[in-house]
Amino acid sequence: MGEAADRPRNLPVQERAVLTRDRILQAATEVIKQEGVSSLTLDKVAARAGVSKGGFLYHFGSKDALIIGLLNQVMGVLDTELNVLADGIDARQGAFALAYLEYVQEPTKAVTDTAVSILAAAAVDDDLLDSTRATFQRWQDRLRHDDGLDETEALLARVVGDGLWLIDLFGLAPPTADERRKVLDLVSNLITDHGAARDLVDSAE
Amino acid sequence: MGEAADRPRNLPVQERAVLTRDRILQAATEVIKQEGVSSLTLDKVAARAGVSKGGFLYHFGSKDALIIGLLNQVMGVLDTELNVLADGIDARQGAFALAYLEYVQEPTKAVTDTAVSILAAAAVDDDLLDSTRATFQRWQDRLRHDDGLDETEALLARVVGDGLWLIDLFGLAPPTADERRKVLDLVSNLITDHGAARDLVDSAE
DNA sequence: CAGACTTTACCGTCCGGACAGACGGGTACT
DNA sequence: AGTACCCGTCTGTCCGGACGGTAAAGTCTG
Repeated sequence: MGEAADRPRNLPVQERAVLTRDRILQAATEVIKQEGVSSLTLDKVAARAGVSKGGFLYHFGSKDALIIGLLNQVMGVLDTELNVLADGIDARQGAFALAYLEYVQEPTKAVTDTAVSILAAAAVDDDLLDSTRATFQRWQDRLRHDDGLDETEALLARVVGDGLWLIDLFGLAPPTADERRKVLDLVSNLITDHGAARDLVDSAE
Repeated sequence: MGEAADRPRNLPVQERAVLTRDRILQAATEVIKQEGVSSLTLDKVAARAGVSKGGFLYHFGSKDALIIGLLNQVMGVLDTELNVLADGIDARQGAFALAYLEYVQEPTKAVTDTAVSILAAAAVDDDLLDSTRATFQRWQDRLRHDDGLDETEALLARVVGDGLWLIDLFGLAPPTADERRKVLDLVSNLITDHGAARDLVDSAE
């Protein structure tokens, strides 16, 4: 249901509306961060956003719509940050892969905090992750085809990046900053120094 | 609440009890697998396990206790399978790391399916992941200290393994079997061929 | 009988969503 | 200009029912 509740609305006239919508989004983020996903209720979010429950439901037709909105917001931020980073990297090849790795080194606070909402989404209903999956797919494609990298190397970068990110998210014995940096450097060098990776791969067959 | 509801109980006498407990665990697994985490309710699990709700609550004092039980079960299986694999690997060093990578290549169906319950746990309450975190910490320590590997290489193996695993869990644009094998081989070779990794690391400083 | 195990019956709460308007700026018509 | 009307936005209230958990009364076994 409610798949149309996402576009920024067609009205540049009234900007009250979009503001309220953002307030709700932020309120939801705060609730999740402070009280956990389990206490993410319509009432609580509405109250915190300074809006009535009805007002809330005007902007997000359902709780699922809210979660999708949350997810899209986070992924949007992540996507642009990644792109900015990639543009700033001066490399003939693998710029996006390097950006991926670099980002993981010090991810934006805002994103890592909010990203827990992914859990919420996944827990409620698997379908909610659809647009998130699409984003990852786009990254994956870009890494694989447009980054001038060997496919295996590209995938390695992604797996390492995602692995680190997800380990952090769940707090699954995350490595120290130093360890993390070393691993990231190792992979970066592997990617940059194309010959080394080739050798390794070749020696496998 | 209910933190004592986990130990296998002190009674080797009656085995009906432990059977029921296992039936409940399995019922819960099936419910999650078939209907998603959001419909994991006491009633449903109890019904499926062929037990009344009261009976259920005798074995698991609360829903949280059930989730923790689920988590412990999965992690237990995973832990032993990993150990078996590591024992079967003939390598002077890095046996556990290689086992880690090998396991990810073709994880046991039972585990990957059930492991989604991790999401449930995390979504409901962050604390429930505590024992899971402890397990990962043990693996991490073993990788770092007892596996005869360079620390960075060890961490790389873990990150890649976990990354792949978590990507699968969430279905975040998972790589094909072929791609996955290539990446895993790449990392395995990196670990086995100590010199190559060393060079890469050294060239970074 | 004792104690592990299981049932039946019940409760209070919480929560997502529906609904029936109110407010108020913009627009059209006179 | 003034009036009437529309519609986007938002309010407050209400409800149905699902859900987690309790309590007390059995039942079976040793």
